Amino acid sequence: MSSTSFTDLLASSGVDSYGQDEDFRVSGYQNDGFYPEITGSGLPKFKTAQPPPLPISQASHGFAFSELLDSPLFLSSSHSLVSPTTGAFPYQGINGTNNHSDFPWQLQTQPQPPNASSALPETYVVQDLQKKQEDPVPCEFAAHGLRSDRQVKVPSSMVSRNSNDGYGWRKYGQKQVKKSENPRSYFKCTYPNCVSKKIVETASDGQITEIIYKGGHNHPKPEFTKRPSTSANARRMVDPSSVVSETRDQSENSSISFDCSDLEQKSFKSEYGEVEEEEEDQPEIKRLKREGG
DNA sequence: AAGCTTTGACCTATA
DNA sequence: TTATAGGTCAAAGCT
Repeated sequence: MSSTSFTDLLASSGVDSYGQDEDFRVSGYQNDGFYPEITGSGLPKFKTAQPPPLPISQASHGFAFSELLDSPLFLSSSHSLVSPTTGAFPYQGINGTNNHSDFPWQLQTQPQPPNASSALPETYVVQDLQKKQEDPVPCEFAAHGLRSDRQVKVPSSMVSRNSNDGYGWRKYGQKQVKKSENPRSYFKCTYPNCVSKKIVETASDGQITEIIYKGGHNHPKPEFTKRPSTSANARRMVDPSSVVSETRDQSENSSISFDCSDLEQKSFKSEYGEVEEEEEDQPEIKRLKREGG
């Protein structure tokens, strides 16, 4: 394993950019191993679970966290060339094969009818192997760049509100489905003429248990997501409080996991271009950043 | 006032 | 044909 960055690996897959109808599913982090607790503040507090053996973790020395965060797997990219919502998830391996065994998720391309055209939705299922892991993971392992829990477990407020994947999402429905005990929330991309949708399944405690992306965006990721028009919306769209709270929670649990939150903050800031004013309200972030860097 | 979430009803696909 | 489940619509209320 070289020191190839995760993003490089992803980008090397050579998949197309936006414009393809695809379904992309991120599932996992349910009852087993990794399941967030609700803190006293009502915000999720993440437990860690032992990730599967990850050869890619060897690359942690040359691993760029920012690149990792920019990877689509983090769902929080602002610069990534690929994104689950662009339908460009690099499920192919470096050699063009499905080497997703190297990744902390199992990717399954749901069978399509032989006559299915490229315009038909294709569903990618990404399952977090942590579901199969029950032993806790040392935080330092996670801090080595493959915090798959972090990757998929974007703060629920970010995911369910605006997804923090660079696109604007509007919730248009919620349904309690039989095959899952958790309700599903249905989101549409707010970009004009974009038919991209995503389904977010949340547990009763508000934790996201599954994200399904349906359809690709027919537009590039906006340089700046539509800025909230009201302060109330600003709080909802950006909602740094949840991030910060989570940061605090993690910093309480582990000084290493804090790094992840810090990067998440950075990524989050770049996502929205600027959140200084929010940061003003969260001196904790600055303090932690100074300590961390 | 605009845009969002909520939520029950409705539509559609499937067995 | 009917029942069921999943997905979407749209009115109402909220921020």
